[in-house]
Formats: sequence, structure tokens, C-alpha cells
Amino acid sequence: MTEPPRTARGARTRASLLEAAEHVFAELGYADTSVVRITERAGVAQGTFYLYFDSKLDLFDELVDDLNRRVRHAMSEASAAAPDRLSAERAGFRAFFAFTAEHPALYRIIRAAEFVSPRALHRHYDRIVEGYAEGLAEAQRAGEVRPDLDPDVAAWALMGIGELVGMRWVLWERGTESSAEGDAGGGVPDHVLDQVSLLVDGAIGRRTPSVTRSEENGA
Amino acid sequence: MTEPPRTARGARTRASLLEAAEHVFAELGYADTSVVRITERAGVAQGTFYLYFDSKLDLFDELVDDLNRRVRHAMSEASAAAPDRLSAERAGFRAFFAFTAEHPALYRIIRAAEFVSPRALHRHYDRIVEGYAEGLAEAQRAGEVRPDLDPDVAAWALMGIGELVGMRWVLWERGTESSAEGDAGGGVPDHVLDQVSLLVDGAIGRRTPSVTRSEENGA
Amino acid sequence: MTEPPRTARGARTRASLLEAAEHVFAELGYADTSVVRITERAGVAQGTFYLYFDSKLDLFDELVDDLNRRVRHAMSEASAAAPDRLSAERAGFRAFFAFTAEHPALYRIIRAAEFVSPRALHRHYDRIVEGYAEGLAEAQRAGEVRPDLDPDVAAWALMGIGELVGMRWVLWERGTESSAEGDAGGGVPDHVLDQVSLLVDGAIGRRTPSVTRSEENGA
Amino acid sequence: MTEPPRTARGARTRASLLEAAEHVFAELGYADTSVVRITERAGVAQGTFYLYFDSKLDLFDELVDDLNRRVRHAMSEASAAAPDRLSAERAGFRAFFAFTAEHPALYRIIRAAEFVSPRALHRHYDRIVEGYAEGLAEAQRAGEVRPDLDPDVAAWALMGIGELVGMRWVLWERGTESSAEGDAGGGVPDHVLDQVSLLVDGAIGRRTPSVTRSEENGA
DNA sequence: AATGAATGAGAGTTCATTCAT
DNA sequence: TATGAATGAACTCTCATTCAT
Repeated sequence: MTEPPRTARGARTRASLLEAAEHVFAELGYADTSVVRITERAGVAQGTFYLYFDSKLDLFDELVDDLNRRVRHAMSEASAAAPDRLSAERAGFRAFFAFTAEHPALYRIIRAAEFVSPRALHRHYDRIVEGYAEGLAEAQRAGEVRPDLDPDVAAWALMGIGELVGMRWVLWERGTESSAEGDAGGGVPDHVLDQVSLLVDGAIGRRTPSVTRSEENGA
Repeated sequence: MTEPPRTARGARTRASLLEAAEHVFAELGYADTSVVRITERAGVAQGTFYLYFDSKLDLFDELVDDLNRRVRHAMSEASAAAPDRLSAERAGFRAFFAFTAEHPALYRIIRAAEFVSPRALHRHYDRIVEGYAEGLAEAQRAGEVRPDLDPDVAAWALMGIGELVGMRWVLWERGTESSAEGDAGGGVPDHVLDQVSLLVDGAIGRRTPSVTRSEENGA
Repeated sequence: MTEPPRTARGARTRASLLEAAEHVFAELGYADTSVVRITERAGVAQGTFYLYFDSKLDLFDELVDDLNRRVRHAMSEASAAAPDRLSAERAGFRAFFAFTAEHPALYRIIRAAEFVSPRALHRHYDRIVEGYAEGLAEAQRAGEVRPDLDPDVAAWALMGIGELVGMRWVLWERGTESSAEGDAGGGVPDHVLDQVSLLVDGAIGRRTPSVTRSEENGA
Repeated sequence: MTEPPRTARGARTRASLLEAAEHVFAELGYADTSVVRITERAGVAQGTFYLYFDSKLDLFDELVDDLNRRVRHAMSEASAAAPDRLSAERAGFRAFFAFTAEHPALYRIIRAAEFVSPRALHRHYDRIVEGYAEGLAEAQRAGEVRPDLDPDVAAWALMGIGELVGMRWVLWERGTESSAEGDAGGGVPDHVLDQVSLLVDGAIGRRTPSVTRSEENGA
């Protein structure tokens, strides 16, 4: 329906709408975000909105895709430089938390997307998992990850860790303890990142599996 | 404001409103759920709603609290019967998935609560984590969980695993592959539950000796 | 429709409804007064209201009549004791202001009655005017009031003086200057009552009529 | 909040809403006037209302201010042309009655404002009194009004005369005796205007000598 | 005589979207 | 390309009144 902007001016307008939307959605959620607020913030008239987007939902979807592209980029870039899988994990989580800190929009928007645009929500998670699972499989073949792991389930599980820890220590913390202690740019206290590493490490690392209680008692 | 019903008839009406709301919220999300839909489903007039609830939000909060109580009950009951921590974890997750399968409402409602009622959302997660972390700490003292773990971070992380795996294999699966393969009442394919156990086991279980990342790299 | 109470208990309930209504109407006006508020204040159930009154409007009308009876009583009693017409006027105004101070309800209710119950409003003013005009006519015959006055028009005019002065210095003053200066129980500062006397005196008193400008200049 | 219309079309729409509102408010009073009625009468959609007014109350306030401006204009213009104070009074009252006849809205709206918008009500009366009292004080200095009068109290009192006489002979008369007798465009029968003049004249005019009540009684 | 649950019409207000300019 | 006026359906919530107990 809506055609891409034909002029530089049009492109600018469109971009400012997207940017405005990111902030307003993040602040108010999808339902409470009105097109008026977006256009007001973007400094354009209400009607202009429909020159570039079919609907509020259309813009929402585009925003989700856009942010999705950006997180994935941030994470893969961070982990690409790592020497081994486990430090890659740590770097990836760290990048994810940092991104979350910088773009709370993603987070808040995603969680609100459940009913708004299930399709966009699925696409978002699927895309992240796809790359993640692939990376795990590769690491498995390289012997860095325990071989009995299903990369797919693992990817979802680890993503879950990131999601809730991010929610708790990045999103909720804002304005609370103001990261008095170390938070080396990671968006999350160092201690928490350490713990996450520990957990991930244990979860997927290739190593003597945990001792069962009976063995332990027997020792 | 709103007082509790004074007659049996009132109590019945109130209960049917709550039940109707659970379904409608689950189906449509908070924003798209209208009071009319709820009252229609409950078979009462619109005004009756406000006899028992101050507002749509008020009902929402109550519903969250109610569901929260019920998941926690389901999980703690399931894990209480387990002989050791790891099987307790498995039983807990299993109960959580089963509850999610039976009450998709909780899930969908919670995710929608981010903007609707942050207070209710916090309360929900905090309550779950509290019990969870306590359990982990106790297991730690009993030597069943690695001692260098921060129970709080761990609780959030594990809850994250449950959340995303639940979303992927319980919620999304519904109506898709209709659990062709084994799903022994757990709400989630057996294979997935196995994998989750594996991951959780590795993440929190005690190992001998705990290999740190540096050592490993050095090796 | 509604029958008078058959028992003492019923009479008490009815009376407490009336009394509650007076306060609530005075505080909120007719439109914003809800039957619930009245019954709550009276300490009875909502349904009880309709045992004694056909409707909110019915109660309102009755209240207007009741208050009307009371002001007229207060005024006539006060002016009856006066030795002459002019001091009777002063006493009447004084009583009116005092009544207004004690029963702001009348005032506020009356002013709100324009659209609520024109009939009740008419009846209220007509009844007051009737007695007032009659008194003026009698005083005229006694030679205490100028003979060229139409007692009817005069009665309305004087009532207008009472109404606006009462509004300004009784109703609006509440909580403002807290009658720092003399206010000998009249509900209105002495100074204001003096001025009103002066005005009324001049308006209806039998005396050399005001000089016209031409005469004055000629003098 | 609401911004003034930016186009001629918008200005027209806004004006027609105001005009419609004046009539509907006058006919039904504030409480029974619904936004729908106003928009229907103005021939616009319901939502359009909120393009120009924040709320029903907002429009009400604006209307009161507008009408207030207009009465004061009508009265001051009429009395400005008068040769002396007393004929100025007569002209002013006449203008007031005429305005009331033409714009019953003001009257009815004002009386309804007691609970709706006390602020607007105060403003309305205060503005009128201010000009009135000033005029009286000036006339006092010019020797046309008795010197022992407090112009403020007098202004309120005279306004009261206008208010009740206007209510009785302008508003209530409509549709009753349809001014069978003389009503030279004044909105009120000539006889009534004469009587009002008489009263006002006596109330504020200078006399020689001013008889105090005590003297009178003593005589 | 009294209760309190239930009703349902109607209120004010918002907002995504369309359209004329 | 951009504007801003206009739409009208939909929403949440209130309340006078009725009715079964």
C-alpha cells in the first residue's frame, strides 16, 4: 500500500516517525501509544503518518524487525571476537544487556507484542534462536559444548535467562540502586554477569556432569 | 472501595466474573478485553461488573494475584515430593509447564502486564523468585547445589528458562503439532523436559572440581 | 405512590433520609448527588430509599418545600416582633441571612433547582413573595411605606437584594475572612446589614424622594 | 490543551459548537445537556467537539465568560448615553432585561453554575460588580449618589434586584402572558421597569436630609 | 420494613483513520 | 509532501431504579 518515500525529505520524515515511535512505544506500550503522540513527537501532522505507514500496527511490526536486526547485530559482533565458546557466551550476554540498557524499547515492545502482533513476536524470537542454535551446534561439533544438548532447546532456555535477568537487573534497576557497584558498561552489575556466566557455563559446558546426590553421599 | 459480596448469590456472580475474565484476558490480552466482553461471557449486565470490581485494572490485578498463588502452589506441591534437589527441579518445571498448558491465561496475562500494572507484574515475579531462591539456598546448605551460586540470580535465570521454553513449547505449540510425540501430561514434550533438566542440572549442580574459565583456557 | 410510614421506625428512617439529603444536595448539587450517597449517609440500604420516596426528584421537591417553610417561619417570626416596618425589614433580612448561614442547603438547592424542578422553584419564590408583598401592602396602608410602590415588584426586588447579598457575604465568605469584624449572629457583617437597611429604607421608605439632578443643580 | 482553529473552516465549526451549546445549555441546563446534543445541533460528529474544547465544562466556562462580556457591554453602552446617574441606572436595568430576554441562556446558565463551575460563577458576578461599584463611587463623588453608601454592597444589592425581577418578569413570563401590555423593547413591562427605577432611585439617590432610623423612631 | 444484588441506558471521552485542501 | 479538520465506533464507568429475599 504505502510506497517508500520518493524524496530525501520524505525519507527524513519517515525516519523521524520511526524514531519517535520507538520512544513512545517504549514509554507507554502499544495500546496506550496513540498515533497523535507519535506524530506530535515527530513534529508532523497526523495525516502525514499514513503517508508512510498503513497503520499503527504496520509501524509496530517494522519497529520490531528493526530492533531485532540491531540486537542480533550487537550480539553477534560481540561474540565473534571471543576466543572460545564460553567467553563468546559471556560477551553475547553482556552485549545483550548493554543493548537492553540502551534500548529499553526493544524489551518493552517485545513483551507487549504478544497480542498485538504475534507474527512479529514469533519472527523476533525465531530469528534470534536460529542464529543462537546454529552457533551452539557449531560449538558442539568443535567439542566446546556438551554433545548431548539439543541446540534448539538450549537456545530458547538461554534466551530465557537473558530475558529475565535483563528484565530484573537492567530494566527494573533503572532508578533504583543506580549501579553503585561495578557495572563495567555492561548494563548489569558485574556480579550478575559473573553469575550468569557461571550458570551458562555449567549448563552447556562440556565437563564432568554434576554429581548426583547418591554419589556425593557415597564419597 | 468495592465491598465483598454479602450473599451467596453475590459471591457466585463475582466468581463467574473472575472466571470469565480469565478466559477473555487470555484470549484477547488486557487492552482488547472490554468490560462488555467479560460481562457478556459471565452472563451479567455491564453495571454488575462494578459491584465487585473498581475497574478493569482492579480485576486484572486480582486475577494476577490469584493465578500467581495457584502456580506457586502447583510448583511447590510438585517439588515437595521429590527426593533430591535435581528431581525437585524437574518436577517443578514439569508442574509449571503443565500449569501453563492448563492456564495459558497466566502466561498471556503476565506478559501483557508490563504496562498495564507494573506493580502486579513485579509482585508476581518477586513472589515466585522469593520461594525459588530460598529453596536454592537451602539446597546449597545441604550441599546439593554448587556453593558459589547466588541463589537470587539463579532463581531469576531459571525462571527465565521456564518462561521461554514454556512459551515456545506450551503456548506456541497449541494447535500446531498437537503434541504428536510423548507428552506425559507435562504440557511439554518429554524430550524438551529432559533437555531442560539437563541444562538446569548443569547450571546449578555441584561438580568436582568446579573448573573456572581461566583454568580451562589455560589447559 | 409511596405511602407514609406506618411505624415509628419507618418515620425515623424517612427522617434520616431527608436529613442526609439536605446535606448531600447542599454539598454536591442535585445532579451530582446520587441516591447511593444519600442512603449511605442515612445508613440505610439503597432499596430503602424507594420505600419512602418515588424518586430522587420527589425527595428534592419535598426538601425544597420543607426548607421554604422554615425560612418563612424564621423571617416572619423575626419581623413580627419589630415595632415598625423598617426595623421589621432589618430584622427580616437579618433572620434570612442567619438562616442562610445555618442552612446553606436552601440556598444552594434553590439555585440548582432551575432545571431540576421548575415547579418547586416557582412555588418557593411565590410563597415568599406572597407573604412579603402582603406585609408591604399592609405597611403601605399604615403609611409606613411609600404609597406609589407596587408591593409585588418591590417584594421581588427586595428578595433579590437578600439573595445576592446573602450569596456574597454569607455563602462565599465562609472560610474567607471568617468574620473578623462584628457579625452579631446575623450571618453577615454588621456593616453589610447596615448598608442593606440603608438601601431598603431608601427604596421603600416614605420620605422626600431623592432629588433629581436638575433640582439639585438648581438649589 | 486544545489549540485554536488554524483554518477558517475550523473557526466556523468552533463557532457553531458554541452557538449550539448556548441554546442547549439554556434549554436543558448543564447537567442534562449532553455533548451529543450539542454536536447534533451543531451538525458535527461527536469527536469534533474535542477538537475545540477540552471538555463539556471547558465549553461551559467559555460560554459564561462570553456571555458575561456581552451583558456588560450591553449595559455599559446603554448607561453611557444617559445624562445623569438615575437615568443611567434605568437604562442599565433596561438593557439588562432586554439582554436577558434575548439571551435567556446567560441567566439559566449562570444559575446552574453554582455547582458546575464556581470559579466561572464568581468571575461572572465579580466582573459585573466591579464595574458597577466603580460607577456608583464615581457618581458619589459627583454628588449624585448618597455619600453614606458602600458602593460594593450597593452594587451587589442592585444586581440582586435585576436578577430576581429579571427572573420573574423576563424568564417566567415567556410563554405566559406574552407581554400583552406595554413592553417597549425592554424585555420587561414598562410598569415593572418604572417600579424598579423608583426603588433604585430611592435606594441610592441623595435625599435632604438623610433621615436615620433612630431619628425617625424618635420622631 | 429492609436489604443488597442486578439492571441497562446513557454519559463523557479517546483515537485510528480518512479526506479535502 | 504535508496538513489539520472531521469522523464515528468503541470504550470505561455511573446511576436511578427494580426486584427477589
